[in-house]
Amino acid sequence: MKELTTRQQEILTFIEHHEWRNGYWPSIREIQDKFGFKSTNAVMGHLRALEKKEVLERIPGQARTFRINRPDAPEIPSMPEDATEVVDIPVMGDIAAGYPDRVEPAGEIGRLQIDIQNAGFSSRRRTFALQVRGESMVDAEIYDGDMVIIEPRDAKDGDIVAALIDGETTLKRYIKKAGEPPYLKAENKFYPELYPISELSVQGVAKAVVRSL
Amino acid sequence: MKELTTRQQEILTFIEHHEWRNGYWPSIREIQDKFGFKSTNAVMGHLRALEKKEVLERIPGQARTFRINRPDAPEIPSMPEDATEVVDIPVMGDIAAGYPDRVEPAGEIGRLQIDIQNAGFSSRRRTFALQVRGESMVDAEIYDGDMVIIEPRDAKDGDIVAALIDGETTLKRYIKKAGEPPYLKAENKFYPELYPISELSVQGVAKAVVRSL
DNA sequence: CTTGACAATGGACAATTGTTCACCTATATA
DNA sequence: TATATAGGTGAACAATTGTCCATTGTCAAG
Repeated sequence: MKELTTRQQEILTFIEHHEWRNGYWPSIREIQDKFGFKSTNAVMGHLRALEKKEVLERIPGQARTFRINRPDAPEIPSMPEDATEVVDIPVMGDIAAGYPDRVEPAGEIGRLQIDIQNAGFSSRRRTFALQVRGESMVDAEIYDGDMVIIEPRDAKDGDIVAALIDGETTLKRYIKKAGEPPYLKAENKFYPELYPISELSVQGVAKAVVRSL
Repeated sequence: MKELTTRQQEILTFIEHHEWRNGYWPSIREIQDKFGFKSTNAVMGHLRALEKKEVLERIPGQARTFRINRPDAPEIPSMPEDATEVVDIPVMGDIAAGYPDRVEPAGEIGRLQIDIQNAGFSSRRRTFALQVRGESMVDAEIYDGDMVIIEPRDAKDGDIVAALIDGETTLKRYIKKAGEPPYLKAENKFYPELYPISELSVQGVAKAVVRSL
């Protein structure tokens, strides 16, 4: 998608914020006033540009009817005070050694907020999300690009875990049979990799998957 | 608060749901059309009553500017200028026939809150989640029990949509080739079902999948 | 130098949309 | 019986609002 110009971004932001604050969309003349334009057509030009770039939709001829489209993702959000039931978790592209005792902000590529009850999380304290790379878990229906919610705790046999292998965090199935040492297994029948592990390398257990379509 | 009459409740419900699924408020004449009134004044009377009972507010003279007061409903957290936009969306177990004209609160089985930017949603209010039943979308990596985030809007070729088939909401792939009527397709090679559709039966487009592990 | 984008002015016009007045029919209530 | 409230028709009017025309200027790319 094409980039927005500064002015176009300003207009778009105002429209969004106006709707947020007031509960309804602005009229063309309200936008005009906000920016001090002396003609409504200044606004029209920007709206046409925004429509052409497909970040915005309108119903021709109808008042205050906008629709905003943004697949892009800027800015790291902060948690609203009153959102009690919501987990606010960092999304890690990779988790460096030392986590969870020491968070590496460099690994954080975004934040994700999900309701605890519906996702079945027990604790919100050190939960984080991990963006999946590769196809090692496709047989568990987890695909490249998915975000996996991880809860740091001991793994049981059969859990999907985030584990540190060669300094990189990967997603694997944790297998622990009675009387045997535990190991990790990739869930992809074409690459049936097995990894021996030390307990310490397991970062946590996967609790949920989130995928944008 | 005074009780609403049946008619007033119907009007209020329509206004709310029009906004919810379209993203903007209805005009007086759109309300008139929906109820088959032969005069806009019929609507005006109801609006005055609703304003007097303080369930509704309007900006005099301005088009499509409503504000609805619902002490019972979960309030949308008011957003300071730079705060995060968290989506608060109903999770529907099923969306009964007749939706969106008539919401079935019974269909709501929970609520889900996800940060807009990280999930790529465009508008918070109209969005809802749908719990998947069955295996009709397994080839699109969507499985029984998953929650799918739906955004009501027109579908493009290739979109995964929530559609009304035989009074039940199902998830299907929307196919629309130039010069041909659109149809729906189940994404399961073992059940390659095809469905003809009317535009009206498409509830919205799937934007994300959330799965608890 | 020309071309195309972006940004904006100024004015006019037409469609959408809210508002109001007069009037009608019920139904319940004091 | 009066009288208020809810619900509605019909038509006209006015304000809001979207749209379009012609024009100006800047700036970067070809």
